[in-house]
Amino acid sequence: MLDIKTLRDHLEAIIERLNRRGESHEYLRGVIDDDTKRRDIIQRVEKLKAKHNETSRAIGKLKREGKPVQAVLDQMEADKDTIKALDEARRVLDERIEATLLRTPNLPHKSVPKGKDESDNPVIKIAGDKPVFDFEPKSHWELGTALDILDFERAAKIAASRFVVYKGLGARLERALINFMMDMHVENHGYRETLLPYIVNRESMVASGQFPKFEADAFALKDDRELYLNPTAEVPAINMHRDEIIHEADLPIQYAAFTTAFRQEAGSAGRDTRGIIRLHQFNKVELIKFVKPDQSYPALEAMLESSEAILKALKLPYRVVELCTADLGFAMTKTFDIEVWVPAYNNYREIGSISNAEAYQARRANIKYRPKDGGKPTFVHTLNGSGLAVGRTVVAILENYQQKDGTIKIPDALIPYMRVDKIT
RNA sequence: GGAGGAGUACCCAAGUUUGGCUGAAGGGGCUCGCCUCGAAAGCGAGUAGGUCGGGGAACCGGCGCAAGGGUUCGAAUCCCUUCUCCUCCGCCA
Repeated sequence: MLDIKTLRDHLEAIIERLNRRGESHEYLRGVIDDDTKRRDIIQRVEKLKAKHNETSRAIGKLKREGKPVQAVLDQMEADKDTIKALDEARRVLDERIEATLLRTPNLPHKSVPKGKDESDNPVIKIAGDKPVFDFEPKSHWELGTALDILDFERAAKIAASRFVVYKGLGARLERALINFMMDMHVENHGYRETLLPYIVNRESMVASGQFPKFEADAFALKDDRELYLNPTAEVPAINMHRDEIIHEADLPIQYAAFTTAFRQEAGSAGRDTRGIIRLHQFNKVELIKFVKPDQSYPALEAMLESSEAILKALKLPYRVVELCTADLGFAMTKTFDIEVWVPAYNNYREIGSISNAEAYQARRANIKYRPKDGGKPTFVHTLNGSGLAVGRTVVAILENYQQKDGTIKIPDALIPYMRVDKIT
């Protein structure tokens, strides 16, 4: 959420910056109008309340002294109704302002390139060598089906389309990757291992920025507590510290979290219908940081390196792009996507996304830290990144490590976890 | 599922029986000093509190004691609803 005071003071600049995302944010002028009315009402009603409180205290005093109070009581009736009416008017304005701000995205960082769609995302790094095949490489769904490690038909029977059953060494590969990634981040990169609930409540979804705008993407449980399946570990992880004031000495807080993520993929009905690139359920190792504001950009760089380290260790070719203003996520100021080479697409595909939300989520979730020098509690900055999407890493391994005979070589770094060196 | 108990500021914890002078005692914490090679402990001094509105600031005021409603001139304290945690019983991976 944007800070209303900042919005008040820099309305034009903020609208201009938000408009780089490609949608109009002129409606924010209405928020400022409401805010002006709201503050006017606050001043009036608070004056009345102050008077009312003062009179009440006087009554207490009179009673203690044994003096009559009836005359004073009669005077107070009139103001009560005015106070009630003003409070109600304020409540309406508060709600309207909040509803609008909750649907307003984060301000892109100054450095984010302006663009019209994802084709404008600049490539900032290319790493690793693409495999050279002396045969026609197969897609991961062809390989996986032939090796009987991926089973789409049975998954559809059990659940629906866009699910998969992993079998045999395919299932083990998924599990090996989860362990490999978690170990790397916990042992080498200083993250604390967490295992989080896969079900989250509405407040959590609002705080991290999924709701109210993207409700259609979530799986809602049929339960009167308004619960949802976890769409990304970012949601439960950020909400670990909702409504908390953190000691400065405890920052930065860094969590690594493996979760299974569930998404409706509401806006992607016809895309990536084959294979395991886009499923309703997928596994992901996520990195989350809570940092002091002046640390968030260095922390973003470090997080990107931690994610890249996985691909480097697995010797998978990838590139890093920076998301332009049009492609930038709702809650984020700046995002790097890591894209892995996928031979079947003859292209790079997203395998991870590393973002800084600055104070946007912290403000929604009310997460602050208390500065050691005695300053006011201040919103932390939050970051989150994939480290990495596990299913898409399986795709990359199957396709990049495929052999002419249809078997899959296991990357050296993963052999201790797989305990075999190939999938046959 | 049944029966009890409890939620007070960054943390712990008084206050709830008897509604008012309670922004809410007291600790811890935090800051500084002494001590020490340095630290810890100990001792001494100091500090404040969350949030919103007004103000350049000092400061003034509103809200606020799990959340939401109610009674009252006045609620941490009385009433109602909800949530969470703890204990015991039952059931269960």
